Amino acid sequence: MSDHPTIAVVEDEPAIAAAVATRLRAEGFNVHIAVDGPSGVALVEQLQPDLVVLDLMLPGFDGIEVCRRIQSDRHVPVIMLTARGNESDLVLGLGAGADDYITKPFSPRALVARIHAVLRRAHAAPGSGRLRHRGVELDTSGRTGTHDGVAVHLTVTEFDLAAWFLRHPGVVFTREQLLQSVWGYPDGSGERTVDSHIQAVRRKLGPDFVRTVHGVGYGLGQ
Amino acid sequence: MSDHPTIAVVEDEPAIAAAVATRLRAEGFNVHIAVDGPSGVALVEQLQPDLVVLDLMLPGFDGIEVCRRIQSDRHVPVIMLTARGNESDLVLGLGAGADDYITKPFSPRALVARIHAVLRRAHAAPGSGRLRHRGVELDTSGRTGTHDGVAVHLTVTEFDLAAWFLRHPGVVFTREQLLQSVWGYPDGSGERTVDSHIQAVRRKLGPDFVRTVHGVGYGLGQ
DNA sequence: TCCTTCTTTGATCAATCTGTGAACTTGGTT
DNA sequence: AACCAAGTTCACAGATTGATCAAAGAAGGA
Repeated sequence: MSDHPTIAVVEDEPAIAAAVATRLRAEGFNVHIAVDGPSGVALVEQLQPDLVVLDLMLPGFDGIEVCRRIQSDRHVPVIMLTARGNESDLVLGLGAGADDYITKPFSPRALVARIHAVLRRAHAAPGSGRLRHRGVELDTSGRTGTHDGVAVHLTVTEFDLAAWFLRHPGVVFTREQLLQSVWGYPDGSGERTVDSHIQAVRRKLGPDFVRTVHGVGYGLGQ
Repeated sequence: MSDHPTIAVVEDEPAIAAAVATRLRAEGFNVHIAVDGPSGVALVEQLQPDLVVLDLMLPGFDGIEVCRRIQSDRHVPVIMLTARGNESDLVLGLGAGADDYITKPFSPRALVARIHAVLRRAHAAPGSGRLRHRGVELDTSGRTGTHDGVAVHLTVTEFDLAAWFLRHPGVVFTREQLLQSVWGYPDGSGERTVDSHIQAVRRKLGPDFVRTVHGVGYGLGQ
């Protein structure tokens, strides 16, 4: 992974989903897709993306419901896709916590523009650039880190891995989940890879920064 | 979650399924139906409903099997429909992970009451990942536990066992049922295994956390 | 292209957990 | 009270899982 923001697309029409995904990937975003409400919620909860692109009309339950569930714990920027310029849909969508909307049919270009706008706004928000925990501090805009006040050099993977833990305190992830969410790998990749980078992170940020849960995986140290 | 919970009904008799669905829809639930075991599992996986109403006798494979598969990844509240007031059916159903049961013939009114009761219970800790009972608290996302405020280390098996009891308060399970539901073993494994882990759990979470029912098995302490 | 740095992977060793039997204790019954 | 069945405790061998390391492979810059 990288500084490329992660985006979850929740859209039941495969053609639109694929088109959007392709375009966004070309823009350098990290894109994941869900095709209905429930799996959308699950995806967002698991992935913790930087932004969600959400169809208003979905099987399972609709986009507004998804939006509400997503926002329950903490704010994730949401852009709604609405079929028509229906004002009431729109108000509902924004009321549910969407940050912006775009009406179908839309040009990919327009969507990308909105995404950048929303991300810029979200990033301007306070606390976006710094992650702290114990003696560790990461600056996500500069991708630098310090341990007990001492600057440490972190490689891209190490930084993303550490940042992932800092963004999900208290949660334990399996190696496979980490490979999917931090690396973006489909699955089946070598699990030793995770171990190696955990080792590197521990060496640089302190042995207790990451906690091992035997038989399960890793989580942020308590 | 919306004020309209989604319910999956798995029932092979069309008359019963229709009657139940009608009544539940009248109550404002969002109802989906499957008519046999395999499609029931598929429905639940796809729909991720708030609750499942499950017939014990089904074509394909029976309700217990469905229940087990459903619960494999995460807990979904289940209410079992049993044809007769057969005690062994009942225990088995609860052993497989059902939250409540109701014997046919039942009044729609009774079913609705149970559904509300189960949903209330389930919502007490809505996905927050926290299970509480007396001085014990488990965090299912971090797989950590505390006893009277003191953090305790639980191994994977111990944690799963304790969590199982917390998710099924008031229900007593035989050792074999525990081996099947917590361990996932087919059957016939050593019953001392359960005892050993019960012992470990008691040592860590207090001797009264698990209650022994002589000649039957174990349940959450009252 | 070559060189440097980072990532991935397999092998090996160490730590931890699990399952099991035997001895011992408790509870229920006659 | 004596007896039998059931539950508890304990220790340890075997199995799993994690840590560490070295080296090959990939990516990127000079």
